[in-house]
Amino acid sequence: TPTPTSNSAKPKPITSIGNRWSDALLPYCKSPEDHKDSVVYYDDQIVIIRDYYPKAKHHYLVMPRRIIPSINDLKITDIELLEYMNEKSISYIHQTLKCDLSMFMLGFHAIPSMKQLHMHIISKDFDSPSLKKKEHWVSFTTDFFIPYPSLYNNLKFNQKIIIDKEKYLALKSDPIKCPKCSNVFKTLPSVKEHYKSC
DNA sequence: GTTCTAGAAC
DNA sequence: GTTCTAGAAC
Repeated sequence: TPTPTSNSAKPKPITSIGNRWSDALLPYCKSPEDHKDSVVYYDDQIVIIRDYYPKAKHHYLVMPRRIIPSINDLKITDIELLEYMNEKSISYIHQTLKCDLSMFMLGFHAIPSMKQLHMHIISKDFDSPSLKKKEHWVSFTTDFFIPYPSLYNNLKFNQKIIIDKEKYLALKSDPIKCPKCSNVFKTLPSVKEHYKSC
């Protein structure tokens, strides 16, 4: 049996503290001018980018320029920033996309994966090859998706965001449902195909 | 967040 | 045999 040689070592793993993938949105906020391929709008307060793995035909992320790690870090003093994010999103849909607001959802994931507060602007077709896991479906078609007005009212009423994490985690083990007719499906491809004509 | 892939489900 | 899901990734 040949003995291992010095060049048989495995590739060096990523060992830095924290998960670098979860920081991937930060550069867009820090220097939007350097990412004009993804950035579709920016000003002093916010950035709007195309989602790199769109879960529908139209999918954008709206983020503050200032670092706010997640919805759980929102303060009551951020209420005007939220209003601004909503206003600019609606303007983008109307003026740039020239689409009807009713074909979109604006909102936040109850338990986001990526750092930096981001509001989704997503069309309701959910027709995209990047939507490939049950978790994706759940995150946009159930209460896991918190519409802008709900998050706004949560912050305004409670002076901070209050999230029942257990409730949202439990959604992942519910059966796959069509959000229009509530019929249950066994697989993700089957519900996606059904949804197109429901 | 995604990729990869083993093995379950069909 | 092929489709599909779900968990590890150091």
